[in-house]
Amino acid sequence: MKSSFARHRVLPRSFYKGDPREVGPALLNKLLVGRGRAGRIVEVEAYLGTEDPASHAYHGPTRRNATMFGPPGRLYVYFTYGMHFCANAVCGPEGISRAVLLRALAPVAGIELMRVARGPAVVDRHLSSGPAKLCQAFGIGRADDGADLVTGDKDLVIADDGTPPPARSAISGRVGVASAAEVPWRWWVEGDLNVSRGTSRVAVVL
DNA sequence: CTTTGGATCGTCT
DNA sequence: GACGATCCAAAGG
Repeated sequence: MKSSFARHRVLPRSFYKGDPREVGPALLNKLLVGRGRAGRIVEVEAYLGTEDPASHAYHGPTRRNATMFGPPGRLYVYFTYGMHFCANAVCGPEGISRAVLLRALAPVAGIELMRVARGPAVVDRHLSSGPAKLCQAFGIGRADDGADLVTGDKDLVIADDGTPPPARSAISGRVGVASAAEVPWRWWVEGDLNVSRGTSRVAVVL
């Protein structure tokens, strides 16, 4: 297991320092690796913190969103709808609370572990085809808020295996947000079967 | 203190 | 396509 990821390069902190509208699409086709599992990032959304009505950080720092105001390259994990966790890669600069929501992964390794975490009735293409599903598949929860994706202190990193982002990413408005839903800050790998709902509608292709 | 509604998912129709 | 589950952070009084 470990040897098969030997040539993977963990993304450096500098990767996360920019605007999430650039970091987000750049994360497509990168790998979330850890806990004996790996998944290719195939869908993301950008959130612009205090400047974004749809962001949890829009009204300023709170206990819940504190991680987003911290340094880039960490994982902001939040609890929602009474039962789900979702995970974001925090972007820079520090204090502006910008982040990229990880919305879907294509399972690459550790699929048996994901099946155990997600349940026996779940087909492979839905093991991590949503922001809460991928957290469940990786066992990501409350304790992982603030995990460092560069040092891997919680056994979670994002790595590059040499696969570039798609030349043509599909784009749409963000899913499930009540405000600023029209801004086109959602990107996914066109045609990937693990992408979450809503790919048939909007979808501009660059 | 109380109220409100959520960056979702699975099930049912 | 619609809806219920189920908790809690944040806003308002």
